[in-house]
Amino acid sequence: MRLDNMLLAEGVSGPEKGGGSAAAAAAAAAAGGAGDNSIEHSDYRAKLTQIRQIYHTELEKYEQACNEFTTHVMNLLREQSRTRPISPKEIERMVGIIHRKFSSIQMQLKQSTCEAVMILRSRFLDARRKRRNFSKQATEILNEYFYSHLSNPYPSEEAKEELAKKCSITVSQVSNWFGNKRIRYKKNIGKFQEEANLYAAKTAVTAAHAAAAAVQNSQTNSPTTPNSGSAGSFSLPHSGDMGFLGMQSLNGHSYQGAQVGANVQSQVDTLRHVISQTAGYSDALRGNTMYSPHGLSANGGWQDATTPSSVISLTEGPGSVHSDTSN
DNA sequence: TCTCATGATTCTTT
DNA sequence: AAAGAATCATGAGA
Repeated sequence: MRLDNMLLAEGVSGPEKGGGSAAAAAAAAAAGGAGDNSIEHSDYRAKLTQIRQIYHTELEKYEQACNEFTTHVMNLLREQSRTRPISPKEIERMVGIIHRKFSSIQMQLKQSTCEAVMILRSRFLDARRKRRNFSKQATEILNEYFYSHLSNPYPSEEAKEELAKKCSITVSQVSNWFGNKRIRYKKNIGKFQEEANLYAAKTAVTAAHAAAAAVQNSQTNSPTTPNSGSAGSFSLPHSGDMGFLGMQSLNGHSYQGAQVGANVQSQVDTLRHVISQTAGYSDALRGNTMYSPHGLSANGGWQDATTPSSVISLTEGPGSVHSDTSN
């Protein structure tokens, strides 16, 4: 049932010719979001049509074979009925068995077709192929958040949603961005130092304004200059427990082959062949979990000792211990 | 066209 | 399941 729905949605199992390709086009457009480059899509459509044709041909063959076999068995039974009594129930049972057998084969055909479509999609509609840099404004907003939460740069689900809205991107893009940012920042703090200072200063000014507006009265105690230089508040996984530095056994990535029950004779092979010809991702046929945009969320520990030494904390003191900036 | 930046995906670790 | 790490693929500037 699920397979049926999917094939229908992909325009594979829809009505023949004409309507079918329209459905395929719709599927392509839907999958690609804003279909801007029609070249790739037309290519995609062509391949999809190819798959679709094979699917229909094979399906027809199966149906025909099923009918032929049924009549054959019926004839046999009829012949036997001359020598022994055969109840209509028995005939019915036989027909049922045959149909079940054939439908299970059809099932496998459908499954293989689904796999083929998935691979095709992953090949042609891979988002990486259409990567666009975020707008400057969006990057600004994200950076602002990141550097003002440097001690714990793990936005909550709500925060992500808000950021996503502000930046006109999706929540998972926000998650990706933070994932990338954290790792890249950690890897090379020096490189980001300047950026960190910039944004820290920015947020400091904002915070100062906000504070000034809120407090109003107390003008007496001048809050020690928010960020004197080093903005990076969190410490690297330095020395101590070697962190990510060591331990990296070089294991050739071994794709464990989880054969996806697709040994349905040559029909399936034909489909595979089409894919291997068109996409060249034959490997992907083996692992069938594909394209699951896992959204990241929640917070873990940015560093084990999450000393909440807020980035621009107004408290002076030994908060910024190691500011070993090279300048 | 070379190189670096960057968004996305995949695999590994926790 | 989420975060980290590695990697891929493209964008963009030199």
